[in-house]
Amino acid sequence: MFRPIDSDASFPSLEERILALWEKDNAFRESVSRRPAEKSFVFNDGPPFATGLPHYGHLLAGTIKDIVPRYWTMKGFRVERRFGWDCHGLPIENIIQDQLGLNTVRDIQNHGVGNFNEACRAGVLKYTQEWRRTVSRMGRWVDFDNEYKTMDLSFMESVWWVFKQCFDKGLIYQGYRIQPYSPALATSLSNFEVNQGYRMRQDPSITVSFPLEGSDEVLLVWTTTPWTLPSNLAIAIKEDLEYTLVSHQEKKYWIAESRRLSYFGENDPVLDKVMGKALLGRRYKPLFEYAPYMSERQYTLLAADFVSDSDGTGAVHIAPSFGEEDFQLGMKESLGLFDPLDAEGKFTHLVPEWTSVGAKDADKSIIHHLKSQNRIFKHETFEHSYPHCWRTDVPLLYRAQKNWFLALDKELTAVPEPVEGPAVTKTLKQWMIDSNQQIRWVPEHIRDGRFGKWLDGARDWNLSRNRFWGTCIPVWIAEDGDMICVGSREELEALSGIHVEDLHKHIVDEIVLKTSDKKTFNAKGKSYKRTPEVLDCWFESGSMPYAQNHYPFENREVFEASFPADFIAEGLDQTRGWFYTLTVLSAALFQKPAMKNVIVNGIILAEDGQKMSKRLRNYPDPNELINRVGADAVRLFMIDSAAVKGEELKFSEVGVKNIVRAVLLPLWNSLSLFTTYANADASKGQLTWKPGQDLVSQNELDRWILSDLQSLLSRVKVEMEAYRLYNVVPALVEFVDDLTNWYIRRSRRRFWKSENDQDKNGAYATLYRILVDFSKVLAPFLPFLSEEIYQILVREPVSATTVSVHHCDYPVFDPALFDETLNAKMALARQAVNLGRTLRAERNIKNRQPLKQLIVVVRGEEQRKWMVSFEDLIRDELNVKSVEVTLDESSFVKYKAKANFKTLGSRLGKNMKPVADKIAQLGHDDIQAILEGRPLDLGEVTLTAEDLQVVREVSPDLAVTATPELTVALDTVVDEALRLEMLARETISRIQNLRKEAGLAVTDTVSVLLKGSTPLLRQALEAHLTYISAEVLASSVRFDESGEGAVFCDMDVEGEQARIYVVA
RNA sequence: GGGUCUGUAGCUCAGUUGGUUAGAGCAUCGCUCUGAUAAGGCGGGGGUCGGAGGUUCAAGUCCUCCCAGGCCCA
Repeated sequence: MFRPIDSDASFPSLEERILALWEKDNAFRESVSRRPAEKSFVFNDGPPFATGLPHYGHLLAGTIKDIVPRYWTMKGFRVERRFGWDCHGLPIENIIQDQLGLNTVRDIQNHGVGNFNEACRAGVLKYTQEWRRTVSRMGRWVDFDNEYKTMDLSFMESVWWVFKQCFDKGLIYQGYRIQPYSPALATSLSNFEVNQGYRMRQDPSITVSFPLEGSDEVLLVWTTTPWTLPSNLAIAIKEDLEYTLVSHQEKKYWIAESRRLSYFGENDPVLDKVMGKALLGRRYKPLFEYAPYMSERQYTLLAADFVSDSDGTGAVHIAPSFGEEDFQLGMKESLGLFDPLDAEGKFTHLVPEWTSVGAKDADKSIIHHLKSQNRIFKHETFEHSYPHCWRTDVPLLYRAQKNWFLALDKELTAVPEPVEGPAVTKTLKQWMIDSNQQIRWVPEHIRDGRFGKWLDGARDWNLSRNRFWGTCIPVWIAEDGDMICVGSREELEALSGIHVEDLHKHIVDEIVLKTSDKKTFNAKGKSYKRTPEVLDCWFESGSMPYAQNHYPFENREVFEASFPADFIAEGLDQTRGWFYTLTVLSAALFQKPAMKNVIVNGIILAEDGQKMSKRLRNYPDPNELINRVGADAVRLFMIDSAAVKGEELKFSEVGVKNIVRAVLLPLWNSLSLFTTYANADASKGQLTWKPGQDLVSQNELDRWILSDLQSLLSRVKVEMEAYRLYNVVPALVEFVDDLTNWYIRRSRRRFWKSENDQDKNGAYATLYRILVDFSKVLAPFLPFLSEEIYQILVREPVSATTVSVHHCDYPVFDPALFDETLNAKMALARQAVNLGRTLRAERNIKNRQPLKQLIVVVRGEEQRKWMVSFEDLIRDELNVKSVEVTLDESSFVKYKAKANFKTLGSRLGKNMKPVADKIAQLGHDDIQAILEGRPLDLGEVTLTAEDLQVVREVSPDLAVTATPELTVALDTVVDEALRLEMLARETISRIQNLRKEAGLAVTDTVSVLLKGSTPLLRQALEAHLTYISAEVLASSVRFDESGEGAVFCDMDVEGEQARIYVVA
């Protein structure tokens, strides 16, 4: 009837089988297409770089990206899942540069940009097959065949459209920003590259004197970059810092007072002291005269807050082209820029003395020159950490570079969502901030914390990269600076007459636009050449919602119905990455958020709390681990952790194995129990119930487990709809525990009993239903094991038309099966059993020793009825002859009381403490009186029952224990009849062990021989012979001093001995 | 340096609007049970709740400062 289960489960090989089955059934595609197209749940997948192999971080995000879509699919939604690849940018360019031995930008140009780009195109998808294998092996259902790539023509064309939208709204401008620049590579570097290159180096530290005009005074200025001095345009001082005029060797020097003694002696006379404010605006004599005259304020003293007196002189040399603070001040004061360096960081003819000398290389010679002019006051060397080019090891320059920016302070007008209303005008940044408020973040604090704060402080986005392999900035510029932004291939063709099938740099840079009228595209006017930069590849991933659909060139309805997305999930590091760029672009284009729900996962650390490191080998290889313990276990381990709410996870293989032990094995064994007994009973014709047949059992255990399942269903629904995955797994684990350690354990005999009765059918029907429904609940989390259960229980025996558990509807809460009272009853019964076990353990009375009586004291009439209905269960579970349920506990406990601070605290205030002490002193009778409804006046307050927390004190002489809900007393006297029964049970246990040892099946019949029994043991066995025979399936139990059997053991229980043989 | 998150048992983590024995799982030790289970049950040991102040009748929980770690940004 059911496929026999191998109880030695190998989950990895089971998973491989399921993968093949899914492949054969085309199960993933089916799961999508069988749901209605008009009822969609939109998931957007962030594109990874395929330049490396997937690691645990990807597996975690991938699991989240699988569970949520699977859940909503089972809830009846169509959830398309397209994989995507990030193809452009530095990661692949660097790899190709290494492969081709190209160090510098010039090398690449000499090699040919076309050749270089084609090499990138050919190499970027190198690891996609490995990705596909690992992602699929993890059980993730995602569409690889229909994947999007950021280098696709359609994708790139949509990116152009996005850019042009921004351009037309006036968001795009060209401007300068200080960037780290590698003179050897002739390019600016990303932060990531800069961070790789910090090393200690020695630099000059010089103090230069600047004579102030109209006086015989000089100002001392400290700098560590002499090469920037030819570009000096101003000097910054601090308004509220005190400056001192010192006389030294017949000259007068201005210096910050707090720095005076670092430069001058105590005895050098102080001539004057003023606040910086008094010096502002004074002109000084420049060191060099290379810079053109650009501003009134050139070569004057300016105020700046960034000036500090922690080192130097309290006066800072300003070269706006060569430093972030210099640049900011230069902008504010309109100083202009003066950059006399060429692309390779060498001085141009603008600085004749050092033309063709590299900037840093010129330091020495510049110092020498200044010394000869008598302008160096002090010359030292100092050592500091400084960024170097990660490829060439040359020190980097901080240098103003012309870039393309997206302005965040530009105003946009739109009708805000979600409320309908009049159009409003806000800056782009404000639209971003407001749309962030509409996003549900998990964990919640990201919204106003990390992400919200980042938005508040966001600066204009630098969109351009002076690189090669990327989407080109689609702006063509004429000689006179006039610009044309091109938003499609069609436009490009109209403007140039050239039709292209590729939008990469080496193609479109060849295209020159000629027109005098941008509207008519009259080809007789100026000629426009494309600006050379490519786009930041984050612009492309941020354009993904539009570009994956080739919007607006195709799929207009598809896009409009699927924006904003319902759900995305990525790691915490994407706050500044994808989350941000999605938000910027959707606010720029549509003044909306790009997504409604986001799960942010934390980073995964190795078990030792350190970063996972290939070098340290402090973590197991993902593929190897999956093949050893299975993907289901790895998935559940990761989801059952704070990593699904942005916190870090220490990955431990022990943790994964715990999941196997706590969830997978018990579940598998439940299945095994069910199929084994169902098959056995079916073949004996003792089972009238058939799989698929609905049968409502009136048995209380059955009704309880079904009701318990309903609780689980409502709990899972609440958590899944709030995207709190981390709360789901604990609920699942609890249910597994309820199912295996209570329902099945308590129901065991019902399957085992050989009579064919209604109750047995009810038990099978119930367990079947539980296993089938629970497998559906588990399906998003454990896609493999749940599928196997479904195949065995439903598809194979019932030949269901629904071939996969993942095609089923997710089980919904059924109020008809939910019985809150029953759940409370069962909880109370379990508590009584637990207390009974505690008493046995305390008194060291083993469970096989039957006892006479258990007294259960409950706190109310309703509870008494509940408990009475469970008398049989408790008797059996605790091995007692009778259970008495009563409301009177006076003979077992004495009352003590503690104050209920919750009710008394607000009433009493400062009197709380003394009253609490008085309450602790109350005697048994007082408390009983209050409990019986007679309030006690303490003076400060009148106590009623609700003001007390009753504590039950138990005499150590009695086998009694108590909780607020129950008091339980155990009669521990063992008389001879009880002792005989214990011996019988001990014997049964020995025989069962021998059966196992002999490798017998549960249904095999045996005969039992006993040799050398002591008289009491013999008496015990004879008294309970029928019972023993039934328990161990013995056709005969004989006392035979001569016989022998295949397996035997010697038994000795408290001096009662025998040798037991079991014969098959 | 700034922002943010985290800090509770040996380990991994819960801990409601502040309310009085601070919990669970794992690990460990002892006992126990077992014909579905590689398991299960009961108990013991193990805590300056990162530290210091403050608010309050009452703080793991609220406030301030500090310390340590992670991430992001400088």
